[in-house]
This record gives sequence, C-alpha cells and structure tokens, in this order.
Amino acid sequence: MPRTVDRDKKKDMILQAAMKLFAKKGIAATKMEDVAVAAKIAKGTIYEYFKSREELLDLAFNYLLVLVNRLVRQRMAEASTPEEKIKAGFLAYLDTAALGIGDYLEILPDLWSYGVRAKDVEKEITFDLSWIYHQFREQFSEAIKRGITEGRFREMDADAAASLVVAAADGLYLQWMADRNRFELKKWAENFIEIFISGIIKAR
Amino acid sequence: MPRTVDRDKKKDMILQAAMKLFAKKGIAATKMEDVAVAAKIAKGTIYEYFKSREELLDLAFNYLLVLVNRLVRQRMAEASTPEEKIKAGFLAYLDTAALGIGDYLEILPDLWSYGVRAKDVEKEITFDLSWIYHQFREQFSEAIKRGITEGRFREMDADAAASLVVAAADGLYLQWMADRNRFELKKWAENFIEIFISGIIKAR
Amino acid sequence: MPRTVDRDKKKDMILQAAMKLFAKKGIAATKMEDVAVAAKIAKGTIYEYFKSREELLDLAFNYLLVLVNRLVRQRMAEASTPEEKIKAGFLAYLDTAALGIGDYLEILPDLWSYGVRAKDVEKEITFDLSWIYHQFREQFSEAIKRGITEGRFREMDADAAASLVVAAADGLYLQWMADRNRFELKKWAENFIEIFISGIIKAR
Amino acid sequence: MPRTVDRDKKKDMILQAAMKLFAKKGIAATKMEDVAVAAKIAKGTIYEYFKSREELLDLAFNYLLVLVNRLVRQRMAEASTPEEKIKAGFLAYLDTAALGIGDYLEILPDLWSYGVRAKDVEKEITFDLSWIYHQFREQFSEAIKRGITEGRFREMDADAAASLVVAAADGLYLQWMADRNRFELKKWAENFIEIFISGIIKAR
DNA sequence: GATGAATGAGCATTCATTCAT
DNA sequence: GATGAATGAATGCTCATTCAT
Repeated sequence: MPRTVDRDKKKDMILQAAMKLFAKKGIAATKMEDVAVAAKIAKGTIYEYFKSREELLDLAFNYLLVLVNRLVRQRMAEASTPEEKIKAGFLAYLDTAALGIGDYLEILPDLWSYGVRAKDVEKEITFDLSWIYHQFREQFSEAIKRGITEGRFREMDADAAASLVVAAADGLYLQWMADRNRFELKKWAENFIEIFISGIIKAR
Repeated sequence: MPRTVDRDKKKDMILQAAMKLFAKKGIAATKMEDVAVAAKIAKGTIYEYFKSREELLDLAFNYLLVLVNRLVRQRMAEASTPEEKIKAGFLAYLDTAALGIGDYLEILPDLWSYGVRAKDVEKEITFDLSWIYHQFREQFSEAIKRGITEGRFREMDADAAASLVVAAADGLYLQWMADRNRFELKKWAENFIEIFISGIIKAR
Repeated sequence: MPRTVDRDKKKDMILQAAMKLFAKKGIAATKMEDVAVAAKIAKGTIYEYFKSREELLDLAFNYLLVLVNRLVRQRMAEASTPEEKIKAGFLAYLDTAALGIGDYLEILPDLWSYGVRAKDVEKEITFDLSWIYHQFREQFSEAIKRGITEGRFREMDADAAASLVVAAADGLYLQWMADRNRFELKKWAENFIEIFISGIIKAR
Repeated sequence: MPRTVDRDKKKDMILQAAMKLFAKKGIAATKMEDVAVAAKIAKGTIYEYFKSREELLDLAFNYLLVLVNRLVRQRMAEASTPEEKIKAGFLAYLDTAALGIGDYLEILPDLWSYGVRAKDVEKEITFDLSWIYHQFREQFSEAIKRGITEGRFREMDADAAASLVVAAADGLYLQWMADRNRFELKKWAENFIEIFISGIIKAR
C-alpha cells in the first residue's frame, strides 16, 4: 500500500502547512488559497485530500488534541507516585517542544471558540470539546484519587482538583500566547505544580 | 427640532445585541445584518454608531474586560486580608451573575483569539491582551506580596502565583463553556481557592 | 418678497459650496453630506432647496454655462470689428477671473461627461450640451460671417471656423487643468487668437 | 492538465467590453456586474484579471491614450514636411476609425475628469494626464520648430502653437461627442488644419 | 423651515468550491 | 491525480433620500 502511504504523507503535509497558517494568522484570516500556496500545491488539490474547509479545521483541531492527549497519557503512565503523575501530566500538557506544536500553539483559542459551539449534528463534526476535557480531567482525577487512597493527599473532590490542573494549563498557555516575551511558561508552570501539590498534600 | 436620541444608550443597546450574537454564534458567524436584526434596526444604522465591524468587535471585547476588571478591583478593595482579597478577586472574575455577562461569556475564546494576534498598528486597535493580563496579574500579585510580607504566606514568586490565579479562572471558564451541564463552575472555583490558599500559606 | 430673496440667497450659497467640492473632488466623490458640511447646514436641508442630487448637479452645470454664455455674449456685443468680437468672445470664455469661476473650473470634465450622455427624457434634465455648443458656435459664426461679408476674412465655412474657436477654448482649459503650473493659459490663449485671425484673414 | 487560457487575450476582451460600457453609460454608472455580463463572464472572474475597479479604469484610460499616442507618432514620422507632419498628427489624433476606438471615444471626458485629479500617491496610479499632454505637445512642437527653422513658418512660440493643435483636437472631439449628428468631425478637422497652417505659415 | 437619525437598495470585493482539461 | 480558471453566493459598507420632531 505505498500509494496510501504517500497519500497520507501528503495529507499530513497539507494539514501541517494549514495549521501553521491557522496559528499565525488565525483561522478566520486563513484562506484555502493561502493553505495551497503554503503547501506548494494547487488550490483545487486540497479538496482531493479534505472534503471541505470545515474538515480541514476539524482535523487540525484533532491533530493538536490527539498529540497532547497521547503525550499526557504516556508521561503519566511512566511516572510512579501520584505527585509525579500529576506533575508529569501537567508538564506534558505544556510541553510544546516534545509535542512539536510550538508553531501550532496559537490555534488553541480558535479551537476553543470552535469547540464551545460545535454542536451541529448536520455536519459530521468529530470534534467534541466537552468530551476532551472530560478525558483530561479523568486522567488527573485518577491520580489524585490514588493519592487520597494512599493517604498522601488530603480528602477532597478529586474531579474538581483535576479540572484545576487542566484549567491552569490552558490559562497559562493563554497568558503565554498573549505575551511570549514577558511570560516564562516553564517557570510558572513549575510554580503551579509546587503550589498545587502543597495545596493538596496531607500535612504530615 | 430633529428627532432626538440618547446616542450612548442606543449604542449600548446595539453593542449588547451584538455581543449576545457573538456569544451565541461566534464572531466569525455573526454578520452585520444579524446584528441589525437582533437590535431591531436597519443595517446602515449600525454604522451610525460604530465605524466598522472591527470597532464593534473591539468595543465588545473591551466591554467584557472592563466589567471584569472593575468588579475584580472593587471586590478586592473591599476585602481585608490577603487571603480574602485573593478569594474575592478570583470569585469576582468568575461571577458572571454580578457581572451581568452570562449571555456574553462565550465571546471569551474569540476575544482570546483576537487578542493573541491583534498587533496591527495601522488599524486603531485599542485592545491589548498582554496589557490586560498584566493588569490582572498585578492585582493578585500585590495581595500575595502583602501576604508574604505579613508572614501569612510562604516565600514565593508572587507574579508566578498571581498568573496562576488568572490562569485558573480562564481555564475554569473554558471548561464551563465547553460543558455547562456537567461542570459546576461555582463549586470548582471554591475548590481552587481552597487548594491555592493551602498551597501558599505558611505552615504554622 | 424678502422671504424669497433669502431663500434664493441660501440656495445659491449651497450651490456654490457644492460646486467648490465638485471642482475639488470631482462629482463622483462628492457626497450630499459633504455638501451639507461645506454649506454649514444639515444634510436634510439640502433637500429643501434641491429636489435631488441630480438637480443639484444640473443646476451646477447650468450655473457655469450660463455665466460663460452671458459674459461671452456681452463682451462680443461690446466689441466692434469681427476680429475684436472673436477675440473678446474667446478671451471671455477663458476669463475665469471675470467669471468668478476659478474655484469651479474643474467641474468642466464632469460636466462634459454628463452632457455627452444626458438624454434621459424621464428625469427632468434641463442640461443639453449639444444645444449649448450650438449656441456658442453661433455667436462666433455670426462674427465670422460678418467678417467675410465685410471682406475682412476669406471665404470659408464659418460654422467650422466657429467650432474651432470653441474647441480651442475647451482644449486649452483642459490642458490648463491638467497642469496649472506648467501651462500658461492666458499667454497661449492670446497666441491662439493671433494664429486664428492670421489664418482666416484675407491676405491683402 | 488544467484548463488553459490565453490570459492576455481574455484580459483584453474584458477590458474592451468594459470600455464599451464606460463609453456608453459613463464610468460612474458602469458597475462591475455590468462589465461581467457584457463580457459574458461571472462577476468574480473580472477580479482574476484586474485587481480592482480602479485598475480596470486605469488600464482603460491608458489603452485609449497609448493607441492615440502611437498612431500620432507613427503618422507624423511618416510625413515629411512640417506642414504635413502637423496635419498627419492632428488627423491621426482624431482618426477613431484607424484607432478602432469609435466605440470607446466617450470615455474621454471621464478620463479627463479622472486625470485632472488623480494625484493619490497611495494608490498605484499610472495615469498622469499632465505628462501625456506634455508628450503630445512636444510632438507638435518639434514639427513647428522645424518649420520655423526651415523658414516655412513665421517666428512664434512653438509650444503655445503646439498646445493649440492638441486643444483643438480635444475640443472638436468634445463637440462631436455632444452631437454626433450635427457635427461633422472630419470636415471641421480639415478646416482647422487649413486655418492653422494659414495662420502660422510665412507670408511669401 | 431645519434637523439629523434612520433607512435599505446597491455595490465592490472575497473566497470556498467546482470542474474541464 | 492535479490543476487553476471560473463561479456566484455572501458580506461589509455607502450614501441618497426620507421623515418624525
């Protein structure tokens, strides 16, 4: 199936070219023509690989989220104690380098905007932000619950605490995007971990 | 004597009609015509009050942020101890009821998307997300610094901690928007406060 | 009838404000609003004095032409010999100072453009460029015919020669408008007279 | 292999369809839609060939002037004596048949109107009426100067005389446009030549 | 008479999508 | 499969005109 492989490779190439533009100019300002130019193909060719602009967006959003999700899962699996799991998951969420999404990051607000509304059943939309956040929360919730069970964390609403981890990650991303110069993502991320763990850990 | 109109009041009315649509359908999908219909005026009339769609957006974004900023400031000023200030500010940030922005909330992702990019000097753009976040952080940073000075909080990077409060608020908003049904904003917000304060407070 | 006088005075004032704008910016670029501002009245007020933009244009064009026509007639009447009549008429045609149309001159091309087409019988258009040129030609034609009869000019098609005088005047105006700096209207106008008269005079 | 089209040919076709409309209805009254219909293409297609309405106008004006200029130059070059050069140039200027611009002629007043104002440096305007008239005058001025040098014409301001030739041509065009029926362009043009040459020639 | 707020038909332009080659 | 010319629905914005006060 070499044909298929080539096709997939090309599709990916277009998608990534598109994502770079989406990130740089925003979705609203990115025209199919721009994507074609960036991908060094003809405008019409995009439609050989994507049914519509809508689908291109949908896939771009999923691309990002799948990457994040996969890395978070993996890093959390590799860690052993609940604290370390949380820390690993959180940092993975923000690890644009490992994710290779440094160039795509600014898509996030558009993704959120899209996700907050996408409910059209008519159009075949795969994208479901509420489900995605549910997933993320569950990951962290599990670790937290384990920490409680093991007596390392104090009693608390694990889901609420988990939502916090995700919230913090998104929120820090946002501030970073708003001002990459002044904002030190890494440092403040670690700061969060420190505070969060201190906040939930059982005072000895 | 010509027809007399309270232009400010009418401008506000249009703006709010527009914001409701922006929130419901997203900015990209909201046409000037839609706004006109919602505001029960003719399309051209919008332009009597707003120079362009761009300005309407700009004002909508500012409207939201000004409200939030004002309430946060006020509530923090009313609180006395650093802990209470932080709590008050954070809850104010999320208090859509007090802010009267329940209907407009979903504009936020578009606002973020816009703010992450808006750097055109040509167009008269007032909107500056980085400055806004700087403001928010400063509010909380001050309270935290005071807490440290007073010996209530442990030593830490106050700015980093402040950015966390803001990040958590935005992030929780986002999850709430993604799934208003399953997500209990209020409860989880209080949960954050509890954890955050526990995390920064000086162990006795 | 002081009321009527006032009305006419105001109408004239608006008309002249309009003409100044027409000249400066061109008819296409001059909005009713601009006229109102220039005339220091409200937009709606224009319509108290002019049925429509169309009428305003029509009157502006006529204003110019009536002035020219009147002055040409008068100056030609005052001159005695055919040569002097021609010279006087031609110079009168170009005498923007005496006409007080220095500021309005640039309307001409728009007037021509309008006149070349205005044939709509539906709209009540007074303006008839072909008739106007007919008039002008007749003035000069008469003088020329007299010159021929008197034996001062050689035999020739007087109408053709007359059309020439008018053509030269318009053409010189045009070149002047195109480049007021480099083009010396007065000097070249006199040059025309000299050549034209030399060209039609009977060799002794 | 994609659809192949001779873009230059098609561009020309659109331009000519547009010019015919500009001539018939005037520039102000000619909408892009009209042009599309006349050219039997879709509205959007125009923009594949012209950046904007502005550019279409600009090119239409240049089209006309380039044709005239070329023919004038050529015919003058072919003539030998100064008298003949002047005559040839003047008649070429008015030879709508040879120029193939009979249908486009009425654009001239709009062209003039545009040219009298176009000074915006912002927009890329190629069109410069003052330069164009300068060119035309120079052509005739040269011939006249030669005639003077050769002793055929009397001493005179050659530039002034040259401007006269151009002025007469434009002016006659104008009267012709105003009333094609009553006005015999050709005949009166020849009449001009006769008078003009008589007026500048050295009495023997 | 005068005002200026309101209107909405009208227009230039854009851009996702189609489809002949 | 690939191309890019062509399409036309859609949209932001303008502006002459109306009309309530």
